[in-house]
Amino acid sequence: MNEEKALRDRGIKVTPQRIEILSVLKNTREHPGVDQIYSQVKEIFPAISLATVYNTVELFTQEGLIQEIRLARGFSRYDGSVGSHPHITCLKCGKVEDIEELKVEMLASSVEKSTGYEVLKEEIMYFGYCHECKRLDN
Amino acid sequence: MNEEKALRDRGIKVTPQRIEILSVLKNTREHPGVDQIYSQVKEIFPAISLATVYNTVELFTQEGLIQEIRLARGFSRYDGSVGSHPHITCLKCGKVEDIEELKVEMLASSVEKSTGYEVLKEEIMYFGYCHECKRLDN
DNA sequence: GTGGGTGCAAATAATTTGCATTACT
DNA sequence: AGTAATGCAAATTATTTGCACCCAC
Repeated sequence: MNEEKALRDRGIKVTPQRIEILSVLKNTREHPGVDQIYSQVKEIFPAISLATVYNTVELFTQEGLIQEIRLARGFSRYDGSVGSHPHITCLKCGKVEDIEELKVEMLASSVEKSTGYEVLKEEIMYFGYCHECKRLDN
Repeated sequence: MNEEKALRDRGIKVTPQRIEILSVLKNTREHPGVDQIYSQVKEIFPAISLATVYNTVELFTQEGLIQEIRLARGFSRYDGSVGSHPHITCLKCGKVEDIEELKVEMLASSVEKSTGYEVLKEEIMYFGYCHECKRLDN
């Protein structure tokens, strides 16, 4: 869509690789990791390097274009939807899903009041077994 | 106190290193990382190795004796208080605190209902600036 | 034209693992 | 005695960085 505009609006230099990485993230609900982004972008830019993907998702995260979801130690995934919302991940199949239904807006201000912190960011993550994986026993 | 009993009750082999590591975690509110646990235990067992600390906190986490708090990529801290409760960390000084006041028990069951997952674990983490660090401008 | 981005390979850093030795039950 | 834990050092793995070349502005 307008990934190029999103970059230009923030004064980020526009490159085809960046447009493609942003596009991948904006057009999936899969919450891909760096490897998955890399594989997908590679189909269009076979020469792209993993380092570029790492650098780019880091830049986009700083700029608030995407958000990082930190799963188990040593593995992050990325979400093109940037509003703060909880996530849930299946401990068996590894899938990550958004939880739209859970309203948590009021929690942050309650936290500010009770802790005296200025709150900038929240991460609400649930871990369990998804419907599919529950069915297959365990 | 009764760290030895806590280990024995779970059928975990009791060693002085394990008692000491558990004791460190049960007697602080600092949410120390592996390095901090290592330094502190080293005062009593100068020969202890980092690997032992890593292995032990992993074991204790599995056994539910402590809980892991995953901060930025590549850094975990540990909490001797094992009930599920939110945490808040200061982006400037790195301190981690418990948020006792925030009641989140009802959220998990609401998540189970809306997602169809069987929820086993939750992580609720806030990031911001603590009272101290806010005062020093920036 | 110039500064910043990309691709490559080497470097980093937290964590883990293999193995010989030592300690718990 | 037998099994499992410890300490050490080497291995692992996600991520990062240095650098030469190329591209967007």
